[in-house]
Amino acid sequence: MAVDRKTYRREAEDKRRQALIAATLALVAEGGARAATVRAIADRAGVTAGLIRHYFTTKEDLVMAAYRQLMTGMTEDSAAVLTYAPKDPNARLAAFVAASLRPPVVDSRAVVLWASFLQDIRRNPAMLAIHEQTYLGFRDHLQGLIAALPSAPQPDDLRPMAIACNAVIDGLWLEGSTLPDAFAKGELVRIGVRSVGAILGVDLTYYLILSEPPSL
Amino acid sequence: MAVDRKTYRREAEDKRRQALIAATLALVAEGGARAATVRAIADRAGVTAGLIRHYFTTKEDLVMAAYRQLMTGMTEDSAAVLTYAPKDPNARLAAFVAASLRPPVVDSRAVVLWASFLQDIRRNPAMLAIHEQTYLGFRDHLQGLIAALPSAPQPDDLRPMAIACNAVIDGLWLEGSTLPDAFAKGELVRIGVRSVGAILGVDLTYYLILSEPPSL
DNA sequence: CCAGTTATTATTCAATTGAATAACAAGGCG
DNA sequence: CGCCTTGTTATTCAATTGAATAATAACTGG
Repeated sequence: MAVDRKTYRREAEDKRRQALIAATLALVAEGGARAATVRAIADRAGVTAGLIRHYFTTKEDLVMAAYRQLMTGMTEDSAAVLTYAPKDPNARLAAFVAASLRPPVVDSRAVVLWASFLQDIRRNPAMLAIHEQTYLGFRDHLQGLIAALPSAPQPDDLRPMAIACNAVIDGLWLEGSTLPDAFAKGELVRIGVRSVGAILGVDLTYYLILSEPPSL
Repeated sequence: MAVDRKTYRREAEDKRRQALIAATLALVAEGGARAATVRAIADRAGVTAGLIRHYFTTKEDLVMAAYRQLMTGMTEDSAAVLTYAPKDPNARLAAFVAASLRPPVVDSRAVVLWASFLQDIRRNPAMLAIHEQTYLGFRDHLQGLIAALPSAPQPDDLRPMAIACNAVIDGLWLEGSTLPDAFAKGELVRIGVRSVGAILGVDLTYYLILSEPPSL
């Protein structure tokens, strides 16, 4: 007996992988890791569960691919602002800090995703490597901006100061994302820029205004 | 046919609840949220699965109790140092910051626990309340220490500065816990105390030495 | 020391999960 | 147009999960 089968289209490999990854991220963001079952992912991606195994040898593979995409995307969002940022190193640093403390980087969705994957970091060396690489990449980026300042710190102080500035950004990102209603609009950005400036011994608040996108 | 039944002891309610909570935390810390199944929890606690339902109406209840205990425990660990801290407000603040950036507060186990529960915060209003209460409690504590400084900031600056100092601590806590090998011993404490001092316009590094426990 | 309460165990259930396999059809190539 | 590869669906499987119920033994109070 011929069962009527769902009609379908054969899609390009990239498109299907991307759809499955996007579905995984969406589900994890909405309902935590346990919401991302193979069936739910397939459903969200508009395919059937069996197809996942065709593109990823195991579900863990899919989850790792999703994690990698999430993290690289977040660091790119922060760095993107530098493309149109002014030449002045102070303004560039202020713009970078501000961009890291605004949507889409600050986002309750992103923090849940990040936290969900964090559990796997300790068990899965490949995911730990992604985590380490992303964190150090962001920090090195920040350190580069700091080193370019006219009032750059002593070489010995460069690393600890980059760590400290990174920590302020991370902490504010965390708190703004988990408690969206606890902070006024723009408050995180103001606090972040001011604190980074205080740590580095530069007043960056003036440059913040310069670096604001014109739409605001 | 009489099956031989496991011999057991009737324990006090507090003891059993505590054992179940401890087992839950241990399992989540080791293997993430998915490792904490009712059977695994019961096994770790030395009882059978059915008993969980006798003490907690549902598994979610047990998880919430575990979360509450974890969070209150962590804030207490940070605050405990103040009991024996000197009278000098500068030294007290330095001691508090330092204690928050050392074991047992900085601990890869704790951060995984925290991240695991974070997923439930958005779905479960009761857990969001616990989260909010714990965060604001810690921050208020910090704000009190800042307000007591001889060089206390203007009243209008108190809140943003407490938020900033809290963010530094959180960020360093996060990075130290997720990447234990990325920082030298004592590095996090030094950076944290120095940065908090920079944000507040006080040099706290001198007081750090004063506040160190004598065993170091 | 006996009877009643209840803490605890043992068993069962329906639902869900990740994975494997088998069947099929869409599209490329001749 | 017709074959053949393989992307895709459909079905099945064994394992696990949270929860419910029934059975039993450990204490308690008289």
